[in-house]
Amino acid sequence: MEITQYTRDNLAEKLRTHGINPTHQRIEIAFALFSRHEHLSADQIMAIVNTRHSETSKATVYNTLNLFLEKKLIREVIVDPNKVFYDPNTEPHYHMYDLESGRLTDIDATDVRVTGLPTLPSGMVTEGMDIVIRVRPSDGAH
Amino acid sequence: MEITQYTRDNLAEKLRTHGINPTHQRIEIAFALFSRHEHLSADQIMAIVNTRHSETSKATVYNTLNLFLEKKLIREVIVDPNKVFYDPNTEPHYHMYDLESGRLTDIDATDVRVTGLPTLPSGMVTEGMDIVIRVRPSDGAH
DNA sequence: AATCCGAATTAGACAGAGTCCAATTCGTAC
DNA sequence: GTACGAATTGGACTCTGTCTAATTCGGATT
Repeated sequence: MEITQYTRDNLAEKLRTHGINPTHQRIEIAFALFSRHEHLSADQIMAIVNTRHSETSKATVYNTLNLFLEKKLIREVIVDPNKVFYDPNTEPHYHMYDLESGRLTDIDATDVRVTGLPTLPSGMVTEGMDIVIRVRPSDGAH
Repeated sequence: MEITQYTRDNLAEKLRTHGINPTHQRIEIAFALFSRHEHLSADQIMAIVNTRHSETSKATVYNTLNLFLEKKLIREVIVDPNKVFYDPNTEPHYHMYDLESGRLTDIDATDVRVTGLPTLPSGMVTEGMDIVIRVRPSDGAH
């Protein structure tokens, strides 16, 4: 975490360094994601952005999130069959997913070691490894 | 893999041992999944089942897959934002996902060791750990 | 073999996430 | 202030999956 306090100004700069033209909407969406250090879904992001100044359409939210993904500004986390979560943390890390509440929390990757994986088929390169630990409140009552 | 050759008869028995009433449709769906050792999506399963004898509705396919999941006859694999894959292999194992082709392959878990994971928050139990290695053909051209 | 009855199946309407497209608006350079 | 490409927009559309009320199935009973 290089930056401790995100402002719209330093986010605009961050977008530029990733080759993204920083428009109002893009800055607002980046601000929603980066100022909270949370995993948000597209509709949550749209809700947050639209309570602030500028109104932003659904199409723009999706366009922007896909652009951010493509430019590796954010990551997507696929754990829920219903929706994708967007993760402003691009440092190596894994996730713990609470099946009951749907809450997703980070697991720092620095201490984690995985051994015994097979070698990749030739002609293939790794894009990344995701680890998701699915948890549930132990109290059987649901 | 206890059974090498699946038949509709031994699948009916397998369903019974999992507490599932083996109806025609359920047997056909189980057969589609278990006779191929593949990861299939709901619509692929529906297509397979409906080229054979009995016609089966979309509702039944989803009802049945969710019943199989609940009774732990199969697993679901969530790697693609668009659809869930159903996995007839319930032995511990992980997955490799080819982002280009969408093909999903198993990684045997017996040799894999993961260390350095944090302890679970108290009051939480693990439902399982998923590891997905996302790969892509190394030839950058897509 | 006719009847009964709960369980299973069905068609089709519906819901929600995400995409697409053609029309408009924005913002920068001149 | 005009021009022009880039970004945004509303809304229709697609696709996966769920829901519901009505029907059908199949095993048990007689």
